[in-house]
Amino acid sequence: MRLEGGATPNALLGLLSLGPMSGYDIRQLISQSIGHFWSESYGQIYPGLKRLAAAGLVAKKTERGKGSPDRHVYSLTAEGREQLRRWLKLPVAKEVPRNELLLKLFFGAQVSPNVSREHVQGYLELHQRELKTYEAIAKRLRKEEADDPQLPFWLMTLNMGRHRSRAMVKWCRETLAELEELERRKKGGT
Amino acid sequence: MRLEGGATPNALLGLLSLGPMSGYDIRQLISQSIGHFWSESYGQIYPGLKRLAAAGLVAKKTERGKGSPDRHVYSLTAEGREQLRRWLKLPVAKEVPRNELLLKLFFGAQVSPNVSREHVQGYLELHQRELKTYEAIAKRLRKEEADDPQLPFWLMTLNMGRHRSRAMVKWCRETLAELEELERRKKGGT
DNA sequence: GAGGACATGTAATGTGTTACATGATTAA
DNA sequence: TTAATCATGTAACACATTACATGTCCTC
Repeated sequence: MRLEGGATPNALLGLLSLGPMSGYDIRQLISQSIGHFWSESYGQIYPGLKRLAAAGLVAKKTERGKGSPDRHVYSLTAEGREQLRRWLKLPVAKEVPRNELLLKLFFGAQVSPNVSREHVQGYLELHQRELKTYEAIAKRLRKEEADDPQLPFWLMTLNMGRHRSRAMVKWCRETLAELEELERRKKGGT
Repeated sequence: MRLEGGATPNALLGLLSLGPMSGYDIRQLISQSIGHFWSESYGQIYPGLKRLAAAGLVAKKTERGKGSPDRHVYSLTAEGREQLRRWLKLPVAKEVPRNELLLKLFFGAQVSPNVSREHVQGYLELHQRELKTYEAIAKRLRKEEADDPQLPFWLMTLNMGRHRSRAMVKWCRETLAELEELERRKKGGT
């Protein structure tokens, strides 16, 4: 794991910049914050924190639990915050495109059009659900985190999700219509 | 490499369904066809073809080159085509969200707003370029592949790119305006 | 007493890129 | 003669998920 340039360790530093946390906390927080555009598994989080601690970028404190297992709480050190800032300034790495729906759709002529139709239908429903989630999160954030100077940035990321999902819903509807037309032509023979 | 469910080997089968090809050809073809939503490196392609051949899903034929190295041309077998169809019918695997731009933007309060501004500006230009590429490809396809029964599916994938990039351009412009406003407030002190 | 949340972590496995090695041909 | 394109392939490494192991507390 490259500590300087890799997104994963720096994502951990970023989350710890919001406050001290355990590996378990981080996993929970991800699903409530950056979950719609980023994810990490325990297999990345626990060894990642260990390495960050060894490099002096985070500090570890053990809270003895009575009965329940010990909590290992990590917090950002000054060097850790510096490293996070350095990484934030680096150009964004270009993303490797990987969209399995489009891959299947591209080869859609190999199977019945209603196979593709079902895939697109599933994608439509996914993005309709996401739109609702975004609205709910935005509403909650504007109430509960109204004073946080980070709020504008959080809303920007949500706003991208909204734009993207709206576009996807529109595309799905267009594409469903086209697929139904293809099906009709195939059956009708016209 | 799971041959049945993995997207990578099935992407290879899909490309070979367009006609017999070598590993090198596949790499070239990807950049001209599914490149905007899928990619494979040689390190995946060559060993992948080997495994598909061992499983009887593709057939290998060696063309002796005079001077230049031998070409290993692979073609889809009947079982290969069957496997491809089976995979196409399987539900689309949910994608792991990973957007480094949003990750950096989420933690944007840690650095000057113009750091985020530059990232978003780069993203804007990227999608503007992609929009032009999509238009060019769509135009070419409608001319050169007018008779191909696969054309409607190819245009659908391009159309998604168009919808997505248009949405991204719109979001980038909104976000740039907000970031400039944040910068002004910071400097002006209001 | 069954199941879920809390809590940490490792090992096995899967997935993917990059750098390297080789060497001929062709165009600037 | 320098670089690019054609062409194949491997090895090393980087990155990531999943299943497993462990054990308590609390609720139904």
